[in-house]
Order: sequence, then C-alpha cells, then structure tokens
Amino acid sequence: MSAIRLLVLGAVRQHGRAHGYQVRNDLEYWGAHEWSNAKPGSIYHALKQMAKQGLLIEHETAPSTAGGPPRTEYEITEAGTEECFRLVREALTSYDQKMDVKSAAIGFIVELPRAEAVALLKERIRGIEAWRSSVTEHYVPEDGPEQLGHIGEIMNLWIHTADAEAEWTQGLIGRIEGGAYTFGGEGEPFVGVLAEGAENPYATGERHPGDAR
Amino acid sequence: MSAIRLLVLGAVRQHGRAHGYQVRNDLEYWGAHEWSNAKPGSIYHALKQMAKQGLLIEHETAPSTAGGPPRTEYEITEAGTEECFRLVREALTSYDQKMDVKSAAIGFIVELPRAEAVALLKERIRGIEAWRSSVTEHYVPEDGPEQLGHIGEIMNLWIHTADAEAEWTQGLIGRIEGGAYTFGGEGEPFVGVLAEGAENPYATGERHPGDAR
DNA sequence: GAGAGGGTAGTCAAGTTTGACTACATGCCG
DNA sequence: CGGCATGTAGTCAAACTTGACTACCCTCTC
Repeated sequence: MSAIRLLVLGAVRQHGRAHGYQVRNDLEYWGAHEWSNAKPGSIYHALKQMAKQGLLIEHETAPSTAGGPPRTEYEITEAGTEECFRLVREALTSYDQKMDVKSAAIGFIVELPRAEAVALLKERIRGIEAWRSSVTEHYVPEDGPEQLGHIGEIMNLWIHTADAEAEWTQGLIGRIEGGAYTFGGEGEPFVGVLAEGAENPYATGERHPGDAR
Repeated sequence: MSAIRLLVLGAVRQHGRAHGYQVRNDLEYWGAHEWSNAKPGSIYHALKQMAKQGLLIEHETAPSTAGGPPRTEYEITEAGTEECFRLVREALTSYDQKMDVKSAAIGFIVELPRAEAVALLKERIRGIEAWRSSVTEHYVPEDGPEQLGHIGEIMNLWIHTADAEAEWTQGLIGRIEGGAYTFGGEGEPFVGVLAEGAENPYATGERHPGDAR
C-alpha cells in the first residue's frame, strides 16, 4: 500500500470537494512532501486514478480567479469515503514499517471513534509481536544465531525496530485512552486543512540536513 | 535510492559473474523478497539497466542444462564494483528510514574494512542526530507543541524511531569495535551465496503473519 | 508600460515496479 | 506411455513515480 492514495483521498475528504492544487497545498502544509512521495505528478495521477475507480467524481470548473489553467474539482463519493476509512484502518493495524503510511494514518486517526482507534492500535501491537516472534523463530538456525554471521545483525535491527515501535504504539494508546485529542463524533474536530487563501507557514523550501535523497 | 540496485549489484559481485535467476535465488536466500522489492521483474530490469550503464557486462550463454530459456550472464565491471561500494557507503551513512536499504547495506557491510564501517556508522549517528534536532526545531511552533494537536504524534513517532535507530547503530558499532565478524581484508570472508545446486532452506513459501501486503 | 518575479494549476515523457504470464525440460506416478 | 507437477529462466503490459516543463495571470518595479 502506498501512502499517496490515503493522503490524497483523506485530503479531499476533509474538504468534501477539492481540486488538485488544493490537495497539493494541504499535503505540503502537513510536510508530506518531506516524508512521502507526494509530488505533483503522483497527486494528479492518484486523483485521476481514483476518479476512474469511482472513489471520486470529477467536476470541470471555470478557470480560477487567480490565473492559471482551468482546474478540475474532485468530490468524494460514498465508496471513496469507505475506502478512505478502510485505508486508515489498514494502515493503523498492519505492521509494515513504512514511515509514510504510518505518518499518514496518524494524521487521519482522529477521524475514527476513539474506542476504535485504541482497538486498532492494540491490534497493531499484536501484529508487531506476532511478526517479531516469527522472525526470531524462523530465521534463527538450530545451531545458534552465530551461524548467520553478520547477517544476524539484520534480524537484530528488525527486532530492535519492532520493539521500538511497539513501545511507541503503547505510549500512543496510553495518551489516547487518557483523553488526549478530539476524535470522531466528539464535537469540534481538529481541522488540518488550509483555509481558502491562507498562507502556508510550512511551504516548500529548506530541506533538513540528512534528508533522504 | 532504491534497494534493488544495491542488492542486485552486490549479489553479482559476490559471484563475480551470475545470471538473473542466480541473483534471484540469492536474494530469496537472504529473505530479501520479504523485506524489499526484489521481484523477478525488478531484478531483471535492474540487471539490464546496469548493463546499459556499464556497471555490468552481458554475456549470452548456452541454454542451461536444467531446462528453461537460454540465460544471460552478467559480469561485474570495474565501474560496477566502485558503484557497489559507493552504494553501500551511502546506505550506511545516510539516515533515510527505509528498512530495505538499511538491511541490504548491513548485508554487505563486511565487504568494507572494519575501520571504515565504524566510521560510516558514526557518521550515520551524526546524521540521525542532525535530523532529529532539525525536526524538533522546525516543526514545533512557538506557542508550544499542543498547537499541533494529534499531528504532533507524527513528530513524536519520528523522534522515537530516530532514537531507537541511533541506539541500535551504537550497539552495532560496539560489537564491530569489539571484534565481531570478519571484515574486508581480514582473511576468510563470510560467503552469503548459494553454492551451485545447493538447496535453499529459506525458499519462498510461508509469509509471516502481519506481513506488509 | 515592459518585463521580471512569483503564484496557480496542471501535463508529460522517461523511468521504475508489479505480478501475472510464457516456454521449456525433467521427474514421477499410475 | 500420458499427463501432471515442479523447477528453471525470463518476458510483458499495466500501473505507478519522478521531476522537469508549460501556460496563464497578477503585482511590483524601473
């Protein structure tokens, strides 16, 4: 699962109806261009793709007031909303160690009811633990781990990473159960979109030192 | 940087000369089909691509003794060897939180001299720390992290992950400095390839529960 | 008032990845 | 002996990603 579908679908959903550039701006606002493949081409591609699949409806609209080519608005459908939730749930539940998917999922976690979020995260921990023990069992030869040589360090890395993530997930569960944040159906939601015309404090610009690529 | 080039180039290098199916088998032996995009199409594509770029030389050979289409052998060139080392060094040094690249790099780390491996890993830790502080500085608004709402959890995850990785890297440095494993130029190397005709104990088959995809 | 600069909105070709598919040979079973 | 499974080696179209590019309009400055 690539993060782009989730990000784009989620962004459109928060507006109800949005054009590509708006999505692109939201994602930039979230810093997504730094930690995911949210580049113009991918975003427009994903929009068209999901329109073709019936998750979004295309609306041609008049040229924008602010210059540039005519823009296309996308409206989310019933199926799109379902898919969006399905993607969030899947991303939260399954352990696949991809930062971009995880980050996107956390971004949308508050759309779910609080109890479900906790349940999914607990499921995630179970998944991590299952994965962990299957690695230790499956990849350690009978005659001791030394047989693996330095390759054992790869397993070591995986275990270390899995443990760190389980720990973090546990912490998040604690905070959510402790009442942090505002979840789906709990009144005034946290809105993570840019108002029409607002300036973007995190606009494209400097990269962090040590950035990938 | 995608892991596939490093994996394929490294696999060919360990044989000196290998055909696609052999590479494919080695990668499976390493479990790479589980944690990277090492699928047939990608492997053959990478081989052709790198041949075109002068990192490998293509040799047409007679049909195999064991049936199937005629196979193409690839021999690594001088430039290919250099590129291989460059990729390992880059993957070890730069913090980009991609499991597949990291895992591949560890697989080949022993090709380097021990002192260089340690130096690169220390560089990696510096990179992680730089990235960490740039995240904390850049993404925390002046009026306190609460402003971010649940989005702050994304930063939290990143920090947690970065810390875990720094810790693991530190541990690895310790083990290497303590004399573990056999590094480049230290005599009998660890050979991670399948002998011609050997059976593969880790052949494709069961997936781990909770696997991505 | 010409033109530089910047924001808006999106396209495109080239490259990469995916996963299903082909084609051939051997071994085995009844 | 027919046929089916298995192993070997690789191809292919479709989907996705990349990043540079177009085209338009507004504002500011000289």
